Amino acid sequence: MPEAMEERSRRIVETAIELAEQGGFEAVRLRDVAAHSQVALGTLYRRFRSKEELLVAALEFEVANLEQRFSVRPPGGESELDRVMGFFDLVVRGLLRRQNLARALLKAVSSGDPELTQKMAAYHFHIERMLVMALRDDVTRCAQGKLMDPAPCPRESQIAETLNQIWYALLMGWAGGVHGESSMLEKMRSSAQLVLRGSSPVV
Amino acid sequence: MPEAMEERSRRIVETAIELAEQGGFEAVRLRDVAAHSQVALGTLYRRFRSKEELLVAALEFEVANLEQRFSVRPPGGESELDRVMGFFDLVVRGLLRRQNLARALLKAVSSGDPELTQKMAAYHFHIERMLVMALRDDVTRCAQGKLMDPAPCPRESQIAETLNQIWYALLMGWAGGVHGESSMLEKMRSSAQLVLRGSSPVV
DNA sequence: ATTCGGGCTGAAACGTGTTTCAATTGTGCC
DNA sequence: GGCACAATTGAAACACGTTTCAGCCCGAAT
Repeated sequence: MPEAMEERSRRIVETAIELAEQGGFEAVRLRDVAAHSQVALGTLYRRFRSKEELLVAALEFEVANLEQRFSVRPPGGESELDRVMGFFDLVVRGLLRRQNLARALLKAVSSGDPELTQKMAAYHFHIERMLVMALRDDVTRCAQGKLMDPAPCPRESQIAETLNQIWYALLMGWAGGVHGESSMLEKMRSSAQLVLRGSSPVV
Repeated sequence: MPEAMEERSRRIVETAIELAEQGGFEAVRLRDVAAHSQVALGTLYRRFRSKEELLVAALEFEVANLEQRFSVRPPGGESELDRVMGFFDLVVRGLLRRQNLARALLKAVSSGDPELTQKMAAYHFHIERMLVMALRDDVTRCAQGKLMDPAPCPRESQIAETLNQIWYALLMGWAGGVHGESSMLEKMRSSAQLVLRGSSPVV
């Protein structure tokens, strides 16, 4: 996260992202990261407790980017399903642009490290916030002003959480090569349809 | 899977399971596994290409166990939701008995190794098969005889796939300490409710 | 200006997954 | 028995995440 991040740490994270873009998770060799960032290995470890933590910091950076793009041009659409899928389309476009990076970040996320629990929770929170916004239509969005305070109702929370769970599983499948991006989006659409039909539709 | 597995490989997998039960993923040191199984390290690597592959073999073993328990006493219940949750209760009981092992296997699964794609697909297939069976009530089950050929209809497939996705994400959250087992089951119930309401209910 | 303390550096060392290889063993075939 | 061939062994080596540590630098307090 650039805003509150010290120069040295930012350089480290940026280097990690660079290397991950080029060669994925394994290409992020911490010796290389340190050398590229002009810091000693010990310094890197003073800031980031592990390779995973470093890459999760990179993930936070990228999620902030996504939120930026999302808020600038939120996906439109007639139905909840359309808008939600618009969001996932947006994400997938980002993934495809930098597949190596995406897979590297996913691998870091799924390391199961209990130290990263908080950051994972924060990540899910951000995704769910965007999903709640996608659920609401433009009218609602404007009615609440530019800076919309989500204050999601229980139904919105529940749906966003469920969609996020499904999305996470599909991402993992994609990262492991179980399915390609188009199949991933199709599956997401089917599941979202199911979930949205299960909620009392607003329309 | 014991049936078609050679003696030496079985010993290796069993040792891996033992060590994982005691100390989790990191405790499965391949040198130790080899020593305990009375084979050379090279032999272990001839049979299993990586630590992850070894642990995924262990997972197959455990899933076979689960399927056994499932088919002996399939979870009953009035509604689809009850039966599906009965299945997840069954799984969670198994997880809690051996948490270290469970987390180790989940970590192996989520390594994102493309070499393991097939085995992952097979794993999901098994879980979905059990979910389809849980969706059907006892009457349907008996009507089709003991050895029930799932031949799931599209609705069943879709629901099972979606539930499996949600379950997978929740498992990962549990493994990382995002939520405990009771909260995991609660979340699973809420999501399952949503999904099942979205499908044309049979009742 | 001196001292203190914390962070930084450079380099070495450790642990473990993974690879390699020459020597040995076992097994089916003549 | 003797041979060919593949699997196994034991041990060493490699790669990389992680730790450690002694010495250095620099800003703050005295």
